Amino acid sequence: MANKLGHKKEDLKTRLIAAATELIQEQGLKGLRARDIAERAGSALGSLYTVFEDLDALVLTVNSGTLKRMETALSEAIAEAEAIDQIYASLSLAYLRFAVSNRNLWFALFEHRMPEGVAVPDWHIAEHAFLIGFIAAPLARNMPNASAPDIAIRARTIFAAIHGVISISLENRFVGIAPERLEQEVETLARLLAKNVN
Amino acid sequence: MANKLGHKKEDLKTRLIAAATELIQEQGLKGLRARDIAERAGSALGSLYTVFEDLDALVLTVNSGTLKRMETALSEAIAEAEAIDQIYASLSLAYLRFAVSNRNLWFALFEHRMPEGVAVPDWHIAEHAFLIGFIAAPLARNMPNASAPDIAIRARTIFAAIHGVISISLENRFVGIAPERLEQEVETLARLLAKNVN
DNA sequence: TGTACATCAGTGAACGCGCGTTCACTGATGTAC
DNA sequence: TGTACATCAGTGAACGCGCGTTCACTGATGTAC
Repeated sequence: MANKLGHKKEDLKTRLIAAATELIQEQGLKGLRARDIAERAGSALGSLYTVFEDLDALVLTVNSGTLKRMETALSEAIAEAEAIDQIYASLSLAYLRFAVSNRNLWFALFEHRMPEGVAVPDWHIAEHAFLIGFIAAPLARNMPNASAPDIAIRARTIFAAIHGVISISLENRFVGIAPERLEQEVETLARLLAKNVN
Repeated sequence: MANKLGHKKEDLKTRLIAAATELIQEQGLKGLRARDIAERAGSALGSLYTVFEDLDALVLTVNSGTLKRMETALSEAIAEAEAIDQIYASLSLAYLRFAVSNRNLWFALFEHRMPEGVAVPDWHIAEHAFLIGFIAAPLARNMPNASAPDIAIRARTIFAAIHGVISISLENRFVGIAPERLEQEVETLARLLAKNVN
């Protein structure tokens, strides 16, 4: 019996990634343990280290998957060419909804730190670029005279503002507000940010 | 020799708080160790536990101090009664400057989590209220017909947007931008948020 | 002023536990003949 | 088809380390006489 827990004979790596993804979403990144991942994947503890360099490498892989799913969700939200305020409203709401329904995986994107002195690999940093890209594209259309760095900076500010509103709510650090009200605040802010383009 | 390292005979508690504050600011909350705090305070490891329940209690005390200093910095920034856009610009820049020059202490305010299942004490949650209060006060003046909860929610959104822009920069998660440019972005956003009051 | 004893703030070596990582081993699968 | 051997993915008990917390002890200070 190779598959001791009766799992399908999916490749070990796939099973480990799936197990880690589920555990992060269920319990948060902070409580993630190599033992639990191996158990859920139906493999021995040591097998994790035959596939990944270490636990951090597995977490980076999970985060890559989350970013890919987020990119899909956002790109679907703005399928048609629209006015910038509508694009920002749609993007922001899609981002909010993705964050709400993938709460702990979304947190893991921002919580995870490499160990002291180890840099996040470039390929993983590059995976975040689409977030700024989605915002910069309509900006560039509306501000044809702005330089590329100026557009990138402004897009970054817009992303950070929306992200800030969403994360302060999902963190429950301050008093919570109703989900519909949060959507309303986010959409209002998105439209305000779009309006200021000039 | 009670004071084995020649430190002044300040009260043990004061020395422990000062040591923890310095260590957090120098090395970040994540690397904070009870041993290092005791060593810097010139006391034995065990003495920490004669003054504080546990390490988390000491961290909460440090965070209280940081919040008090932040409150002072912000209230000084808006000493005179001014128009709301000027108030928001001044508040935001003061917040940014405080965050920059107290980087790791400021991060600790948001990074620190109590252990699984232990709630942050109410007295400490209440200490954050001034942040929203500073923003809500001019809002209430400009929106006399808005309900108190509506004002609180809007103030929270405004705080979160500014906070988001600042924290994304100080985290270095995305490509960094020049300090003056960051000030400019923050001020522009603050004025935009003030303009939308109606 | 001096002696004996009590108190208790402060001490620090040792405990206990969690958990990432290792590595000598195993047993399933493949290869040679 | 059958036997002997080689390979190596996967195993899991054990290692190692970090570090918060404890607790039996100590020595400085206070009190009584």
